[in-house]
Amino acid sequence: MLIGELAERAGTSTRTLRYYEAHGLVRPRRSANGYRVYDEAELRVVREIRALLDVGFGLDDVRPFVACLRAGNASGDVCPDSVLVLRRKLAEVDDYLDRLTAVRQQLRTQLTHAIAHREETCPRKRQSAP
Amino acid sequence: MLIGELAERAGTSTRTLRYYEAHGLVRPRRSANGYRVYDEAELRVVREIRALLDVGFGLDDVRPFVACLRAGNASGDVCPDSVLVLRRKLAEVDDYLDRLTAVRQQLRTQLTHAIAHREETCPRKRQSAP
DNA sequence: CCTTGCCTTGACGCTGACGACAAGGTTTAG
DNA sequence: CTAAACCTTGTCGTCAGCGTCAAGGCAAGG
Repeated sequence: MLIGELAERAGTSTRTLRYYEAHGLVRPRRSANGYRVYDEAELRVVREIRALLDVGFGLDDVRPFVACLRAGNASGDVCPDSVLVLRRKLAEVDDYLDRLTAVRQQLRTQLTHAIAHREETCPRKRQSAP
Repeated sequence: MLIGELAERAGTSTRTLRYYEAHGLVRPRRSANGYRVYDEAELRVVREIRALLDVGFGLDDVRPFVACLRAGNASGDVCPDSVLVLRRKLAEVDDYLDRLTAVRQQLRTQLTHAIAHREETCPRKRQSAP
């Protein structure tokens, strides 16, 4: 399988696959003419990467999952390193949820205040800006 | 008040103030020697900007609040344009909260699964990477 | 005069995950 | 012979909000 086919099957771009390779996440063989050649297993790897990135992981966070898959496991999350990352990410998400919730509360308060003390003086729309 | 003093009083840097000015958020006068001169009101403006950025607003979102303050209002959020932004931001935050909550749920599920099917095969630590 | 400490503009760096080109090699089909 | 459709490496651009020099002007004190 060449890079174009893998890209299409994984629902991504060739640029992306080369980027992953540059960061050590994917390791294709090379054919005689220098083309990248991937085997079927890489498709699952790339899909794992994409799924994790979509969830908000960084490339570094993804590495243990790829290694786990490549070690022959059915899914990438059953290895100790992956579990560590999962725990850490869960904690990060929890933190972020807390902060976002606080922000939401502040926004609601501010909205209430703003509507109560509505428009004392209003700025006029400017027509152009140099 | 010169830029250094304002920066210190607002708890930020001169670079930041020049950046805000470049984006039309702050408008100092100039003294004879070309130095930026700010009056007391700008301190409140800068603090408003900082507060909103901290909450996750972008510079563009902040503009209406600055205009509102500059129009003579006690707080920057009482003008119609500010209220529009507040509503939009609140909606954005709600959206984000939903997605983050979904992600959190997925992480928990994945963790549970991972711990159940623990370590069938484990990748060995690599010692170096070229 | 010289140093210190302000100030000025200008321009590059950073983070992350790529998109978008450029300039060229390879293979296949017509 | 040539066009089409792959592939290669390399480099710059993107978004945001600044940090961090660089090179120099201005004001005041010893």
